[in-house]
Amino acid sequence: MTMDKRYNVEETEKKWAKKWVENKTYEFVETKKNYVIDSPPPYPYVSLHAGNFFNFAYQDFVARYKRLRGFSVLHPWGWDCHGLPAEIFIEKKYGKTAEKIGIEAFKELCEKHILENIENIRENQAQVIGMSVDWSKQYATMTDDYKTRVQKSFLEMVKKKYVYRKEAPVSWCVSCHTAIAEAQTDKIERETNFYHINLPLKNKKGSITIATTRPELMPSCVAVFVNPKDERYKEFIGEIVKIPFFGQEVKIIADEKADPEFGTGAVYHCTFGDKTDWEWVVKHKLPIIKSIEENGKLNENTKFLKDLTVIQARKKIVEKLEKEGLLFETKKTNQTINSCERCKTPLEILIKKQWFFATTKLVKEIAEASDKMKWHPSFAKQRLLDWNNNVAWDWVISRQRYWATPFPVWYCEKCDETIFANEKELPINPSKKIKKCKCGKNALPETDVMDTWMDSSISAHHVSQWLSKERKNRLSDLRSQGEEITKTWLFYTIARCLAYKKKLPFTDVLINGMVQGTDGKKMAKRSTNMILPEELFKKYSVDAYRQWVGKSMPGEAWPINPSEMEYSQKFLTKIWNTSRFIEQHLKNGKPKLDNFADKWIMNTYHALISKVTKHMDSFEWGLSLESLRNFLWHEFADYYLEMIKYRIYNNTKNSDESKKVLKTILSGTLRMLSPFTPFITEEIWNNLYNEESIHHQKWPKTEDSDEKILKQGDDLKTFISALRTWKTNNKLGLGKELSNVVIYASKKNVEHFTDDLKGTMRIKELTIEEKTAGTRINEKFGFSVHKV
RNA sequence: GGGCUCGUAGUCUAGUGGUUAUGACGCCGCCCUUACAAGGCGGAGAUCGGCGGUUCAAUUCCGCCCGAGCCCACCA
Repeated sequence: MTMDKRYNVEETEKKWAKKWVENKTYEFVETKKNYVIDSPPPYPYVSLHAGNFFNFAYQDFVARYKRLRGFSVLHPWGWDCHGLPAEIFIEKKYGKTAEKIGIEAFKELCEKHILENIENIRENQAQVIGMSVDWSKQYATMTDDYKTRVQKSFLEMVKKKYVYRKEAPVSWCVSCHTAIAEAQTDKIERETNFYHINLPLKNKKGSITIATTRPELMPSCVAVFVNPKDERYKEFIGEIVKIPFFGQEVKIIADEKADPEFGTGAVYHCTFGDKTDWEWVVKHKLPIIKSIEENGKLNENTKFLKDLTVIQARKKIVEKLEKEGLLFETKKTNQTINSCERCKTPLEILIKKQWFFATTKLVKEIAEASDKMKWHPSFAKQRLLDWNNNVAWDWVISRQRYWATPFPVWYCEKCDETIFANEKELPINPSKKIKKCKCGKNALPETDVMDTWMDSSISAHHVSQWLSKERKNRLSDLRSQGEEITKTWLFYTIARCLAYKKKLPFTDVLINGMVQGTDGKKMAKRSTNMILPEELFKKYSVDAYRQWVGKSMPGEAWPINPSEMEYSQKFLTKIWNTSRFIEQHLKNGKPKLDNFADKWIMNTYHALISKVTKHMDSFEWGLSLESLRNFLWHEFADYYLEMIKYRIYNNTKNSDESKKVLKTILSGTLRMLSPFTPFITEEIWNNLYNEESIHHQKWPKTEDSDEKILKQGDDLKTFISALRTWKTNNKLGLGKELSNVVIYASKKNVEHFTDDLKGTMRIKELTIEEKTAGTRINEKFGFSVHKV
């Protein structure tokens, strides 16, 4: 087959994306040398975003590289189906909620939508970018086998006491009606009123002025705190305050955490304003007075505020305080509050019975595990450790929602006994099965469901099922993910696998940075810097997009760069044309290296293999791709091809050897490029070598390169460059013949390449003189053109 | 406020304790040389963020400062 004059990008990329799937090119066949990738299962209810594609390219670089290095690569694909974001999406799209149409009907709707969308995303997005995935190893977290695995691990961890249920403060979204994990909270900054309120002392005259943004929590006040070093309040410590309207008598307590600089320096402590409040409850053994209910309204403890929302209650109590003359001052202040990541409603802290995963118990183990892993880049580890060391509360794993994996649990309506499902019953929806307690009474199903991260944090365990035997110390080899989910997916996975299996989930962690817009800011859906990857595939090509990703380094923020993609696109043309040239001069066999140019380029090529191999092994994409491109374009094409044309066109001495060199180097370079640009390399391979897929070939072997020859090659290039400059300055075409040229150099430095220089620069007669004269090039060399 | 990363021609970027600091885009000039004008060749363009320190020698190592990005904490 003769290669077309132009590379038809669109057609070729479409063709191979389809063929690879049809031919099962990336099928996993287990051998002794397996490489397992724990890849991030994307959300299948919406289209993939720029961050997904960036990460996909990262995984795929590794998968393809390891395959060439002789590993059987298990590169599966998962879909992370459950969760609140999915519910919100479905509610909006179909205008139906679980409350309106019933939980089961709503779940069916979710499942139907997701099934349809999975097909769509796989064909139109995932396969388009050429993921080298074994599509028979596809999993979805909503299927029975996955849910079984999640429930089984839950039961196991209950046994091992890593999972427990207790009353504890949780961040609660009154709008989504669910507890929210720390990781799923958002900060919003807003201006609010800072109320300075006088609280009268019980046993003394006078009052203490506290500052609060939450006056409506006054019915829940159980203490007042001041800093022990605060001179203003020294005499108040130990005094009793009588709370207006509600009548509690609370103590004034000294605690370091009360900041003298903030507000009035005196804080009234309520159930619950913030995290410090919980610490104080525990430390000072304070009572709890609930005042806010799940729906966000105040309860009977709040007397005249009952049934009001937080906002309404605040207004009412402020009015009352003003009337009674207890409101000392109202100031504006800027405040950052925790809000629900999805609906932005400010979160309340409530006391609830929830299921918890004991992440705080695992802090040490997680740190030790992270020491056993190789981190790319190394600073990514610090991010995880920072988070690990700062986790204050255990992970709340229950959600008061619907579309998620159910807890396989019932509670006795009488004796409060917890009843767990048998392993054989899994997966189970407790609402669909009646259980009896051993006391004979009925048991009620748990209606809470699991946090979605409970599903995805055992992905490493799930993918390990495709190995005939689970490995001893680790479940998979590589985790490739974005830095933004360090504190969730990465942290939870390590914690879960340690708690459940006492195994490392993986040994290598590859972190990709954030995709930025052309403005250097994080690319966000709602921001104007948003560019869809699909637009880039269309405007440039997938291979160009993948090169843009390939130019990045692990952990680095990476801005969309159109000029980089244009360059990448041109590089594809360069590969294509270089290959077309070689196609005309194909010659098989191992070259015999008599000619200097041949020796030089082969040595350069060997140095390249070593360099690229080293970089690929440490996932340094940018350096690998850079070296490959520079070699192919600026050494191989710009110099070597020009150096040998005179021989292969005239069929002179050694021309066949050069042709063998051409084929050898192109073949190896294509293979090394194939992880980055799988489409064009496959197409050329198919045209030129007509063998099996390039993606089933072997990575080129590293061989020693001779430093001396590389240096001599530089000298030859120096002469070529100098003569090119001379021709340009004298307005001569580069093809113009020069009849007589003298070069000044010591003979031993140049004699090995004079034939190459003559041929490349079309010099008829070339003489060497030891004495430096004529146009000086550098310390060693000079030249003069005597006759054109 | 804390942590991490980064700062190299107009723009993006490689790299290094020691010759003339890499490559690309853009700009200028020459050339349709039988792979390629989506190209080739050549040229101009950088006090390597600033200030100190270590050193015979710093763009490179250290400290401080300034600027950018991301993450965390910003509370009553």
